[in-house]
Amino acid sequence: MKTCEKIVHASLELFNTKGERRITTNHIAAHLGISPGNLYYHFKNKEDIIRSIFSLYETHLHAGFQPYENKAVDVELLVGYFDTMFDILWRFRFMYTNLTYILSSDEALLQRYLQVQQLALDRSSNILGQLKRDGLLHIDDDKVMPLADTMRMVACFWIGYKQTHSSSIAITKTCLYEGLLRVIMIFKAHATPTSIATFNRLEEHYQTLAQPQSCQASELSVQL
Amino acid sequence: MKTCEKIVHASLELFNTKGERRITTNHIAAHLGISPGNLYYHFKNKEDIIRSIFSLYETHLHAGFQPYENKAVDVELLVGYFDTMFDILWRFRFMYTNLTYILSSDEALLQRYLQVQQLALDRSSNILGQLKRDGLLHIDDDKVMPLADTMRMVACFWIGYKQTHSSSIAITKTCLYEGLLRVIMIFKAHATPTSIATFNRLEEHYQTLAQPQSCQASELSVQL
Amino acid sequence: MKTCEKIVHASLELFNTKGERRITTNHIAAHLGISPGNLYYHFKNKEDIIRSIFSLYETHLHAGFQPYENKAVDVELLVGYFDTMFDILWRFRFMYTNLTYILSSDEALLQRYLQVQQLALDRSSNILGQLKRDGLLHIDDDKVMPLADTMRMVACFWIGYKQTHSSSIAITKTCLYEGLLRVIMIFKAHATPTSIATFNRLEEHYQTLAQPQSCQASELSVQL
Amino acid sequence: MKTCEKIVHASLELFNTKGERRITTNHIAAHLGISPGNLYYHFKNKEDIIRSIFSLYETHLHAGFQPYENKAVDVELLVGYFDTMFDILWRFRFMYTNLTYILSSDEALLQRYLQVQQLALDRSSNILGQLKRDGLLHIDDDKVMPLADTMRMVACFWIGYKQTHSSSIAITKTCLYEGLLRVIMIFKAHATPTSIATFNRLEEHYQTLAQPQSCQASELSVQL
DNA sequence: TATGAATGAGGTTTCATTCAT
DNA sequence: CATGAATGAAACCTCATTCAT
Repeated sequence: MKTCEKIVHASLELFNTKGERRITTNHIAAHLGISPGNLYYHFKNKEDIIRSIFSLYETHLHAGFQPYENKAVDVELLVGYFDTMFDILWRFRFMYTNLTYILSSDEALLQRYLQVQQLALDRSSNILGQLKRDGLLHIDDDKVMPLADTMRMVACFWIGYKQTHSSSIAITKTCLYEGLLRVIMIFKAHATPTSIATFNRLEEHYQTLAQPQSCQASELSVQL
Repeated sequence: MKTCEKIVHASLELFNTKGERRITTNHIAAHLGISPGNLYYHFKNKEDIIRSIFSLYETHLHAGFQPYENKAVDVELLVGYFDTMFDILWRFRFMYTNLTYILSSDEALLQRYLQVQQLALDRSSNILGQLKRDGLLHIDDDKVMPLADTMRMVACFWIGYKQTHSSSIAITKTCLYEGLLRVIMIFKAHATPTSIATFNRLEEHYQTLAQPQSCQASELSVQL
Repeated sequence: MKTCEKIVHASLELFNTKGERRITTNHIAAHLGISPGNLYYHFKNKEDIIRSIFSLYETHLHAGFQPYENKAVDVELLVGYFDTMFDILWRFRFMYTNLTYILSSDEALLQRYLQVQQLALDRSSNILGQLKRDGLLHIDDDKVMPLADTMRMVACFWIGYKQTHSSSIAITKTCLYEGLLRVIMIFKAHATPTSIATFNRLEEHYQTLAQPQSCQASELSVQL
Repeated sequence: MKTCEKIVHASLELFNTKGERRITTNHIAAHLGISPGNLYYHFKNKEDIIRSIFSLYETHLHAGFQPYENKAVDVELLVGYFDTMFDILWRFRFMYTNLTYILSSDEALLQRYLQVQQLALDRSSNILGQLKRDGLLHIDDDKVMPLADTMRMVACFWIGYKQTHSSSIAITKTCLYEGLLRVIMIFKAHATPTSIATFNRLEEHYQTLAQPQSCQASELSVQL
């Protein structure tokens, strides 16, 4: 791996485990066994490293959330959607730990964040819209986007929220699954008699995963 | 006003408008035209100032959320509840801008936060429970607390969320009302045929306030 | 007691138990429940307080070491001499903990110290001289004063020396008695066959007192 | 010379001439014409610098006090012993100026000091023991170690003692030789008729060196 | 590419002392 | 006599960043 990539990955790793605030550029260099000068040869500054991590984040988002327009929206698609969400939340959890903090110090990054989030919002709005059209979601037309947005908001801030509940820094996968269950709960409140069973299955699926012991199961394919 | 109080209020003001991170003890002292030594005469350190602000916060919370046990839960009570919430979110918006960040550096503060939030959660759970018993809320028994918790979470993190949407640091009252509307939306999804009209009135009330021009109306008494 | 005296005594107490370095003028004021301003009304500065303590020290020295010229030098006189020494070392132990440090920051104090020490040296030299003339001390004439000086030096620096042996701040009376025994040991090396028994009795006397349990016995009158 | 070493040597120099208390990290940096940040790049803090100086001290001690077990204890050995003592007292005189003060703020340093002093005490006790067995020292068995300890104590605190005698901070080599003479005096009080001549020669040797004009002679080899 | 010493601005904090009341 | 808030110099330390090699 190139030094450049090594820096990005080591930074992500350190940020995720120790928190972005506590990690200085010197820490990163020391962790990799390279000199601070070398780090600054590859990156203009710390912000620049975070931007590179953000590029990685964008790549994951785009790869994970392919357009669904042509597919039918069924449980498997939703599970796929939530699994991708989980994966990204987990991989970049340091960002979600303190989104406001990280974005507030870099205007350019904020713009990129807004763009990528708009995309995600559009896609999830589309899915909700389709569910509504299929009679699977009971909701006013003008509330589709707000619902999608609320679900996104809960997903994005769940990690930060959980961190206001204990002094330990560690974020567990279990804690992330609890967040997904909350998103599903908001979602399910709009279920129709036709779709309630589907929502229940979705919920049960993540309830199983939210058990501490099933952390390792998160990569397994899902059989509903 | 005593210097001690001046420091607390100036700090709150500066934190709210410039962000807690950017304000150092030197800034606060300079802003008040006092020496850094004087500031440290009144407060052990910056943390100590924040703790004093937090005491103010606790006072407001306790004053605002009196027990509701003996009263009937009607729209006015809910409006009162949401108005208090709004007031506190507004007054201490710097905290809500970056709850995770602020609490993560002071274990004692975190404990106080947890305690006060537990109280708030208990009270709102009680209200939701009563609404359910009165046939005004359609929800499983074991979902009452999660719903209350979700509503609280959205309320608490809405400011941070909004800050990931624009580069300006300023938080407007309008933006806060949008947050309340989202909380109400989550709430309303569990309305029964009996209560839907009530929820709608509640929603409309805050929709009016959420218009930018009605910012100044936030202090007016509410006539439903 | 006048505030002025209260300050002197509280300072001495605090210096002895906590160490002069760790005690600020504000500590002293707080300990007495008076304001720092009041303290500075009575004393120009911290140095001034120390000088007042030093006056107390001088008083004790003069009271304790009356001229011995007309008396015979016997064991009781020596015991009286060492007891006074012990008493003063104990009362003003904070000074002896760090003599160099305290005197190096106040030239005037140093001069007073030199004067009072010269007096003490003269008196003890006289005693040693008399012992020599009485055939109780085997020593060259030109070594009388150096011997007296060495004994004084060991007595004065014993406390500081003991403090380089453990991290605890507390100085015990036992530890002081050990110091006296060392002084006696240097002394006794010059005993003559005539006087050796006397020296042994002197030594035994303080060996008894150096037992930890006999701390309280230090005030008892001595029966040889 | 590396910056790291420069800092250690400049600090030792400044401490010796101006006193450790008066020298801050900023002073050291300014003296070397480097930035405070650079100093902190090489050393964690002032304590860390002192610890490095202490390592130098340990090196000197170990190099200077080789085990004497196989050699006969004669005047030359004793002179070598005292010369090494002199050299170390001189090089690290800032430490001896205020041993108590310096050791009291760093527990780890105190431990290292105790260890190295124990070693020194053991070696000098051995020498005294051998002298006694050879009939050159008149002393009780149980007083051998106390004597060695007293000699060490006088040597270690002599500098501090001398500083309570004059306001100038400067310590001269002459003053150190006076200290050695005092140590020898304590030592010599236990001479036997066999050894008295040897002790006298030892004393005369250092009496010559203690003449102010012979300061420069300290490096000359000694011919008895 | 890479090193690692060096920078320097800026933050936190302490404390002897002053001063208006 | 007494208060206690206020001062300000100076200490300590951090860290993103630069620069000569």
